[in-house]
Amino acid sequence: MEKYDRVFELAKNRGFIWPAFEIYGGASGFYDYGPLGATLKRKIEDAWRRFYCVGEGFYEIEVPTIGVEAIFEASGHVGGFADPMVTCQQCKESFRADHIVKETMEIPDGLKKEQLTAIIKEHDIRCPECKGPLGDVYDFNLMFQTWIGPGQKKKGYMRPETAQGMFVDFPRLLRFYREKLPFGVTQIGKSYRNEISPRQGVIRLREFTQAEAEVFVNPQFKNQHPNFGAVRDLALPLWDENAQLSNGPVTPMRVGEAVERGTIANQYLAYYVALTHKFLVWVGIDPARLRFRQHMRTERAHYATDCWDAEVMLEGLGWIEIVGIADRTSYDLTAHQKRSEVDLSVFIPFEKPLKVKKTVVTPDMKTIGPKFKGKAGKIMAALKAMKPEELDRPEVRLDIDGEEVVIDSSLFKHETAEVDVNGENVIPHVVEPSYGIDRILYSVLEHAYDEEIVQGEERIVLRLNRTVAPITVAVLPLLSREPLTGRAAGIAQTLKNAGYFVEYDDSGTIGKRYRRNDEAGTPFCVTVDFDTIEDGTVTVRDRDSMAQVRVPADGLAGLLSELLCTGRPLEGYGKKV
RNA sequence: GCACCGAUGGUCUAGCGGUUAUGAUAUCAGCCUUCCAAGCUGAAUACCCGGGUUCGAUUCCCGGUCGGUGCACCA
Repeated sequence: MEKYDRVFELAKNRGFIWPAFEIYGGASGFYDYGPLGATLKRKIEDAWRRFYCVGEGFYEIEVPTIGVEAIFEASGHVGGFADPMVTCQQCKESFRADHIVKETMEIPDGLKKEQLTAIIKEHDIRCPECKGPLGDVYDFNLMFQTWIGPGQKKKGYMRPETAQGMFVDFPRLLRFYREKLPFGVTQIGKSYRNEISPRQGVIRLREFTQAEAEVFVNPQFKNQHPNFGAVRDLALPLWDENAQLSNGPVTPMRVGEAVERGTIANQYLAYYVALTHKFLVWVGIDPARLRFRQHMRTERAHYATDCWDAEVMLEGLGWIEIVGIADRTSYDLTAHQKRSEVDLSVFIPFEKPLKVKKTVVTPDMKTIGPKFKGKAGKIMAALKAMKPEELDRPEVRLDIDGEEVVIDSSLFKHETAEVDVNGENVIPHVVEPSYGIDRILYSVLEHAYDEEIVQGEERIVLRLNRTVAPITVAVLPLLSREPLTGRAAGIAQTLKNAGYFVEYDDSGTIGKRYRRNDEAGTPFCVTVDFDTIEDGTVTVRDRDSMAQVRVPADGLAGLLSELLCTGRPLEGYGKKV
C-alpha cells in the first residue's frame, strides 16, 4: 500500500480527497472531494458526457436517489440482499441462517434474526463445516433503508445503482425517443451500498458516484451496431474466460475479430467495451495498466449473457474493476413489467404486414350479462380465448372458477378472417456500460502520480491529462513585486474571462510555485518577467518536461485552446527558452 | 462482524506517569530574490473520542471511532 499512501498523502495535502466527517472521527467508506478533487471529478464526468451524451447521443436524466420499495422488489435487491446471516465462531465461515435451520427442522419463512438466533441456541445448531458454535444472526442487506414521510408506512431505499431509475422511466423515455429502438439514456449520480466492512480506502465506498448508460436495443439487431466501423480495428487487451481458466495471458485483439470469433457476445457489447477503452485512456488511465476481463460463467448474473470488466492495475491493490459492461438482456424490463403491471414492450413494425387468420368472437352480452351476472365478464374472456374449432358446436362448455358453465351457440357469433399484423411487441434488451467514477478518479491520480529527481531534489508531479486537470494554467510573476505582479494579475484576469480555470500565485520563489503547481497537476505555468513589460511576451512552462517557450501574452487564450483541443506538445509553439 | 497492530501541529514524525511535548516540511507576514522546493527574521497550528486507575494520564487499563493486516463479505 506504499504507493496508495503516497498518492493519498498528496491527495490530502493538495485538496483532492480526504476522509469525510473528520472532526467527528470520520466513518469508514465515506470520503470528501476537496477543491481540486471535486473539480477533477467534474471534469472526468464532463469527459464522460462528451463520450456518451454528445458522442453517442444518449441524453442524461436525473432521478431520485431514494426509491420506493417496489422498485427494489422488482430488481431483486430487496429479496436477494436481505438475508439473515450467521458466522461460525470457530472457522469464521458465514451461512444463510434460515437455510441452516431448515436443514434441521421445518420453519416458516421470514423469521426475524432474533427468532432465528433463539432457535439456533435452543436446538444447539452448529456449523455445518466444522461443528463449531454459531454467533448471533444478523441481517445482511447492502441497501440503506429509510422511511418516506412520517411514521413507518412507506419504506424507501437509497438506490444501490443508478440503473433502476432508467428502467423505471422506460415508458416515458420510449415516447421521448419517438418509439424507436435503439436508444440510450445516461445518468451520473450517487449510489449507496452499506458495505459490511469497506476496506481498500477510496476503492470501496458506501456512497459513490456511478456513470451509467442503458442502451435499449432490439434483441434481433444486437449484432448490427450502426457505428461499429469506428471501432472495428481498435485492438483491445482482452482476457476472456478461456484465457483465465488456462492461466493464459491478456491478448490484444481487434474488436471486429473478437465479435467474429465469439469472444465478445455481440457488436453492441463490443462497441461499448471499445468506447470504454477510448474513454479511460482519454481521461488518463495508462493503457499498459488496463485490461478487459470477461466475467466467468459462474460469476455472471444469471440473466447476463456476457459481461466484461475494465480493470486497472493499482500498486498494492492489484487489478481493480472500474467499469462493468454487461448485456443485461430483457431481465430488468421484464421484472419491472411484471411487478408494475405496466407494458414495457416496444412495438416493432414488420417490413411487410403479415397476413394472419384471426377469429373474432362477439358474445351477446345483452343476454349473457343479465343471465350470468357476476360471471359474465369471465365468460366473455373465456369465449374470446377459445380456438375456432371449439366454437363450432351447438353449445360450449366453459370452466369458470371451477364451475362448469354451458353457453348455447346462439349466445355468441364468431367469424374467422384474414387480418394484417403490422408488427410485434418486443421487450428490448439492455446493454449497460457502468462506470465507477470514484475508482476511475483514484486510478487517474495514481497513474498520473510520478516522482523524479531534479537537480538532486525530489520532484512530485501529477501528470494529469490537460483536459481533466483541475487548474488549467497558473499565472506567476517571476518576482513578487510591481510591475510584475500587476501585469500578471491582468493576464490571469484575461484568461479567466476566456473561461479557463486560472490560479494566480505570487508567494515564495518561482521554483517553489512551479513545484506547487506540479503537485496540483496544473499542465501550464505562464511566467511574467521583465521582458513582458518590455515587449509583451511571457514564458509558458510545460509541467511534464519543464521546458519553456516564449509567446506573446495576447495570444495566450488561443494557444491554450489549441493545446487543449489538439493535445500537441507545447514545444511546437513559440520560441524555445 | 471476528482477531492482531496502530492513532501526537495541515502533512510526515520524536518522546514521556509530572516536559514550556521533539524535529522536518508545509502555511502566513516581512526582508531578500531576473526562471525550477535557496537564505534570513518572525507568527500560527497537535497528544482521536468517552470512561477508569492516580495527587496528577498524551503516556497505564477498559470501551468506542478511524486506519492497516488476516478471515468472512463485496449481488
